[in-house]
Amino acid sequence: MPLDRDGPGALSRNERLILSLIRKRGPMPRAALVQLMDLSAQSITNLTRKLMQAGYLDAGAVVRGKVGQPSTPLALAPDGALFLGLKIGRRLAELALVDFAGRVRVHRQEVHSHPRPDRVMAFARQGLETMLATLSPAERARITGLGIAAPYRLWDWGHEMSDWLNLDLRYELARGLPFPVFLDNDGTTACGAELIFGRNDLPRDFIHIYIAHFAGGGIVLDGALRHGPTRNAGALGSMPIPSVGPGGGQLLDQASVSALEARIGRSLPPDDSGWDVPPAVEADWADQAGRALAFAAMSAVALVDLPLVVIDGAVPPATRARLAQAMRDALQAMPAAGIDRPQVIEGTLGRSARILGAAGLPLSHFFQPDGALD
Amino acid sequence: MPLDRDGPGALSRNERLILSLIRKRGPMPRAALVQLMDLSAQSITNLTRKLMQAGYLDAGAVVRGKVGQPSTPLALAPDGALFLGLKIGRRLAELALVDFAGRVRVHRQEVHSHPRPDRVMAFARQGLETMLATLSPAERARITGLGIAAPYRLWDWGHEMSDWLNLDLRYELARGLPFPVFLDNDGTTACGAELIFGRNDLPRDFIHIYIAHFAGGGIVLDGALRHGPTRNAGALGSMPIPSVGPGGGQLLDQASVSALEARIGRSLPPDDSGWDVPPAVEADWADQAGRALAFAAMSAVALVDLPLVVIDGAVPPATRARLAQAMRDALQAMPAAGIDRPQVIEGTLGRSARILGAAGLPLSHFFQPDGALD
DNA sequence: AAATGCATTAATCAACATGATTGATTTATT
DNA sequence: AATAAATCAATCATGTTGATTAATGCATTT
Repeated sequence: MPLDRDGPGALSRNERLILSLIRKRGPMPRAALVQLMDLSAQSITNLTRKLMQAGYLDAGAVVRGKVGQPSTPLALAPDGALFLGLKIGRRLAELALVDFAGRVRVHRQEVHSHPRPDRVMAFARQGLETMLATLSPAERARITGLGIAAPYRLWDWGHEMSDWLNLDLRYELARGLPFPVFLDNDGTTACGAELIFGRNDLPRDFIHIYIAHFAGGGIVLDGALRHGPTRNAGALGSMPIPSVGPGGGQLLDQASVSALEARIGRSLPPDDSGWDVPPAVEADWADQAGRALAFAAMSAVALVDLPLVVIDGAVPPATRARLAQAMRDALQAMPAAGIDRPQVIEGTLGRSARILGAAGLPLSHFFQPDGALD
Repeated sequence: MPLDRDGPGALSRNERLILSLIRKRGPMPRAALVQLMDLSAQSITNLTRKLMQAGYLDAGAVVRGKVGQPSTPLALAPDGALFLGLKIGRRLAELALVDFAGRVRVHRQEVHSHPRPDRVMAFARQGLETMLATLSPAERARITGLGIAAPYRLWDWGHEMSDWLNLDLRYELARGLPFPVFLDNDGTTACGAELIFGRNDLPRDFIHIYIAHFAGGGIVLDGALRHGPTRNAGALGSMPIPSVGPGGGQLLDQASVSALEARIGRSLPPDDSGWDVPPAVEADWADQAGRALAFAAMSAVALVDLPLVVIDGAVPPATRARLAQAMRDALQAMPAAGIDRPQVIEGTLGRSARILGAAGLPLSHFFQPDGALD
């Protein structure tokens, strides 16, 4: 198993590209890979042989019925690698074990009024211990890393979060763990999850907006998730917005669940079941949020030229649909001289996007091609 | 000479990287290249030998005086390749021949009240013919391409520009020319010029704002100039801006020479000599423009995470400095929760940025590494 | 209806090309 | 003698090409 992207056992760029193509488009025969990648059939033979021997690919049943030699589709081996994800949210801490095919094998969570370092660390440590104990030694050896999804600067949320300031979360959790630990903004992980596990018809360039307690996002350029020099790319919540009506001058003041909670005067539960917002209030909020989101989206289009906005969030599907529609309506009112208005679609992962994306961090590090031509 | 980036005679990625490093940081010995690139000394020996034989590099005088074997710095061979640039502006058409070291060998220009296809085409064709006639056959063979810098959708400027709608500028000029022709937004070429020929201390990520009759820009991410799927990245002039005071809701309505001309009620000449704007008017304009630019810059920082804004334009240096300072002041007033305010510096190329960038298009295509690790 | 030939497609074998590597060696200097 | 620059010789990694094998559907012949 790969210990570093360079070390022994590490996969080459083209090997990672093969895996990502099969992950995105499903099982396919070697001949399809020859078409999609710019490689000879011989190279595909060599690369897939190595990937099968390493346990990352399985040969499926041969497909007959067409002219020519029957083809043998290659699929991801679900046990090829295992990934751990930890998500720290405003109300919920989550821990998950995800397999190579993207399925969640184990999931546990804990509700809190607000996240505290000692409680979250204890939840993570105990959860990890329990999960690892249920795995066979062979499975444990297949774990390639732990990814953490957390908002930037937790200590900026308020004085009750100040304990986070002096905690190096990544370092503390990495101590004693036999695999690497990754940390990223939760909005960026949600975007990465859509890129790795989500719908397979996404273009090479898009922004992903994630509406949770706060508003975050991610951006994909030339097929690759952008992190930026300070790993703060996709900080859509911090985008400046003309402030009309209640709320301040940044996106998260207008387009977030916390803005909605401010309108109804109480907090909403961390799942869809207790989402009881008066329709009129939700509609007003969606209108305001949609205008703010449309403004941010047009800025993004002008700046980096992209055709699509994906919107998702920790909200019920109906609310997400309402936000998307409000955004489409608001886009029509935006000035667009010199640029094209983007298409708006909904994400597919909803509340699971961030935890899936957390587990996707080690996956991405070891198994995704960087600047993808897919 | 390379006819295509793949064809015979084309340079490999590492060969292009060597040339770009020497272009950016000046002549250096092979040992310095070993340090900067992630290659062995042997590989550098092989690659530089090939580049010297191909006429792209010259060995300088050996440097003695230090411990160890003296080093021989390698410099760009000025005659290694020649590039043509054509810039079409609101008041000025320009044509230039630029050598491999970035020096302008020949330059000619023509003023017009507004650009007309037949006049510009005639200027370009006659100019090219004259220039080519003065070159020796060996020099002509070294021309690798023609780059055109023009605003997007010229026909959107007004009804007198409608003739441009049905003209495929690139195709028309390419007919009969024995080298490829490239076309890009003039704001993007100005950014590319700064990247290729400009100051050598630029970071891997920045936006470049270019204030001319209209406002344009370019964006560099991970060391590479971004074009985007519709080649419209860096369309900063189209960014939405909260409209305060006179002007509309996009950046170019507030931060452009045309906005300044609207204030003084007449048009300004295409050179610094006749720039006679009343100081109070210019200060007001710079304040408004600075606020609009600061807004756009903070959007960019939140979206893609970058530390620097370069501002340049077809304006006198003093005016450019005033704009930069107005922008710095306005940035302090922007909300910045969750992100860092970018640094603002002035560009180095001024009015020559766009024509240099035009000639830089073929240079970039054949001689720059794509996703640069520099 | 069964047998045959053949185009078609998938996949591999064997030899080779390219671009890099490593370890030993040469050169010129303080 | 130590140091730094540069090269030589052998080798490795990754991909290529051209020939070859394999398994099938389809059209034609028997």
